Amino acid sequence: MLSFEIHSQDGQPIYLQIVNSVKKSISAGELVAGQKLPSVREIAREIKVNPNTVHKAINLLVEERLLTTKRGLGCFVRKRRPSSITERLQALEPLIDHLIVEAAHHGLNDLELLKLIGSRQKRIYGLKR
Amino acid sequence: MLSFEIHSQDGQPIYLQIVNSVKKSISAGELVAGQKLPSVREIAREIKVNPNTVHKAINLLVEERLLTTKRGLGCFVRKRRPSSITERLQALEPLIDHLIVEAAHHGLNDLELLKLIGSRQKRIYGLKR
Amino acid sequence: MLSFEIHSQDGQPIYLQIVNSVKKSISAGELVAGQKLPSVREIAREIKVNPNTVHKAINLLVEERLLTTKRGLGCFVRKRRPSSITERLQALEPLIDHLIVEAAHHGLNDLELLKLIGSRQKRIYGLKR
Amino acid sequence: MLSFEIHSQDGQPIYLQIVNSVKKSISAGELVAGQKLPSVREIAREIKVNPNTVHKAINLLVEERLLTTKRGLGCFVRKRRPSSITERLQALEPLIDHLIVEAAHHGLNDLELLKLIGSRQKRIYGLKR
DNA sequence: GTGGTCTAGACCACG
DNA sequence: GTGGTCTAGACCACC
Repeated sequence: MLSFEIHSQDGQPIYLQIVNSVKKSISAGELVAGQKLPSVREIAREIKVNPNTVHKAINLLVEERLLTTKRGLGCFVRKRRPSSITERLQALEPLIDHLIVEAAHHGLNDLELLKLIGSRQKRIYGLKR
Repeated sequence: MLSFEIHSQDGQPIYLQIVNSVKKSISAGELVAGQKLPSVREIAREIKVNPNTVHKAINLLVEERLLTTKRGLGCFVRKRRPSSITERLQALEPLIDHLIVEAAHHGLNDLELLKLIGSRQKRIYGLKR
Repeated sequence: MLSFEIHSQDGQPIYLQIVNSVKKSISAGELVAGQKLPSVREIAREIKVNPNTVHKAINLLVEERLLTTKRGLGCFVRKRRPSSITERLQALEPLIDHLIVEAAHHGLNDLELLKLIGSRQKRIYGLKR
Repeated sequence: MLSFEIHSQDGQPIYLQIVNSVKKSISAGELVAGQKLPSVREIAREIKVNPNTVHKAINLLVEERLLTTKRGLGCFVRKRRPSSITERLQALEPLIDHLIVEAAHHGLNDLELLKLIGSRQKRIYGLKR
């Protein structure tokens, strides 16, 4: 079952929270290739936001080639296109660097940060991996 | 010497890039307690942005108690106030979670992510630690 | 033999793809006046779309007077009614203008575009003309 | 001077007409790299559509890397990234094929189509080329 | 001032 | 029923 955690008071815009929520579900295996998502209106009703906001999120995911939409039918999860190593690094490095700086800035040393990340990994993916 | 890397086409607002740049310099030891920053106008000229933007960034850093301003003298780096564990976690968890999801989404498993972070830590702080 | 190439992920709606596919077959001489088309259900099965979609396409072709339907017998290709010069221009100019803009936008000059079109003409109609 | 020709009763959605209009202006040299576009609100006022509609068009152009937006400053034309030959063909062939079929279907032979295109090219770009 | 996000609600196109 | 387009209008973030 698909579930979205949306916090309307989060700084991060709602449509991005939806995007990340879907990404999370896909990488956690809750959504698999070919599977149909709930309709835009359904999602909007469930998380109590405007359908346009959901639509915007889905549009982004379509552009990122994670979903396809078929008019009159709905939205579907695409097969993952494996990303190249270069792409991965380009996408992740800014996040990592920012995190490292923030961590240092809060007084964590390198090892403590790694431990903290490890514990979050377990929390997110549980025993599945 | 202090240097700012500003990418006006980065999604991240310029004033936040300045904030992070200063934080990075502080945690890397390029800026130490008591040291004077260049003036707002100087910085603005150097990185070619509106002085208001620089001002906003510095204001934020003052509010975060990383800098103090002394009228007529300039802006100075404060001594670090160690943050509580709770504060650290609150600040870092969203970043970590987002990173984990993005990494999984690019096909990295947990260990690969940790390795990547480790290598960035070395790159940023070099042999200093 | 008649064949449809349908790409469900094409931006262009399926029913229009069917319409164009039939037009192409007619102007290429694969379908000639008086010839019977496969039934709606057959076509739908072959290209794996909803029969309603096929029906809509055929309706359009009937309205354009390219096909006629005979109750209980099926759908047949009509004799061509030559279109007036005005009609031709009205139909083609938007397509041409769009193509010219797109070509310029991809760095082709006028002559290169004409050459490219020439080569596609040969490719589509081969030596038949 | 920049001018948009928008026909609200055109089948083609307004936001795409705006997109094409901007592309046309760029490839015609009316808009050059670095130049600032009128603000979203200005354009909306001029062509009498909702600012959101203009915004959507500009968003698309940003994604296509033809424009960049700088918050608080406006939208600017980017330097053209020359497209590869493969990309050009991929982008143009569907348009060309469709045009050829439509032309044949209206009774134009290959040469007549080429002549018609030639005359439109002159009309669009005038004596500039 | 600029662009970006979000809402509410209408209407259309598609399958 | 589905998703797509467009409007009107509010509010926010940025420079």
